[in-house]
Amino acid sequence: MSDTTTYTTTKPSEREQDRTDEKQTESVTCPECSGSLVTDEEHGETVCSDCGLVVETDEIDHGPEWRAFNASERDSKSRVGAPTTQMMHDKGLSTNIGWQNKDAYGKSLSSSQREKMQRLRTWNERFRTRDSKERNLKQALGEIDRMASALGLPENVRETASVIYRRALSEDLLPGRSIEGVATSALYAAARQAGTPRSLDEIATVSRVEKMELTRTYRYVVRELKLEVKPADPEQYVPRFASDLNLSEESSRQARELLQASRERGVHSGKSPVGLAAAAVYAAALLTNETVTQSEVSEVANISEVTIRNRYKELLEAKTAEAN
DNA sequence: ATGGTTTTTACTGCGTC
DNA sequence: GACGCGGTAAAAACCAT
Repeated sequence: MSDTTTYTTTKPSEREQDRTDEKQTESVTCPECSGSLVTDEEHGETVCSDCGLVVETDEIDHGPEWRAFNASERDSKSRVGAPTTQMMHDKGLSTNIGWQNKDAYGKSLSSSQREKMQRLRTWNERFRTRDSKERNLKQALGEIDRMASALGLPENVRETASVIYRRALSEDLLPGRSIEGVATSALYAAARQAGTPRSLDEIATVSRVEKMELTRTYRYVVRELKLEVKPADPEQYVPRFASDLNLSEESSRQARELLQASRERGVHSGKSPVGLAAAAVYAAALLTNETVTQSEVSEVANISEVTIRNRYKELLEAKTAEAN
């Protein structure tokens, strides 16, 4: 990033040198018809443009010699700027104003000139960063949109996610984390706040970010923005699981009842909401005599069968305890 | 880093179709 | 014999400190 500042434009004298070289070869005339000769550099031939006579083959390439063997050669032979890169929003082609108060010939600037340059630097920096943040935001919002629709999340969740992302951006949380990661975290938080939670696993499958990085940046974002994200309510997973398993409305109602009953008894605390929801759905299916296997539930909920077993026992206990 | 808790993995036994 | 279910032990993951 910082090395782009050291590149300067080509010195005028060199450019002229190159051009005069070309002209010299063109001005030679053909020995046969005295038409003008043209060098075909690709094939290394010199050809008459009128009669087609090949005057010279296997010519030495008089093109620029790029190799440099010492510092002064390096200086005189470097002609262009930095290679472009996709990693910067402007491919590294934006204007940079050197920090040295020297002109193109290395002479020091007068104090008034120096002041002028300082002002230019300031403003250039302002525009450049503003611009990059804008692009950053654009990309992130596109990403949020993509993931949200992949997960079937409603409009208001995307809105919230965007707001969270903008806040993260304005609080300078981005440096050091990926745009993707922060965008995904914003979406995850937004989904939970909106009461339509998606599990970390679900989010991770549509995101380009690994789950580990995601949890890290999510924690970070929540902490820095002091977002209030309550633990997800298991009940909110129920309808989705139930419909994925083609269960009746009745059993999904049952499942919610089980969860409410067990919440009173403090079964919820410390347990994964997804696991509880999955177990409740399974238990409810048993109670309404609908056939669902544990492995099916574990499939749609992405939770192990063991966890389902443990939870649903507890849920049923809580239910019977309430009856008494 | 550590310890406590929860979840997962892997394996086993039981009953049923 | 395959399948669904239940249990257990050990490993792994998670979380607060």
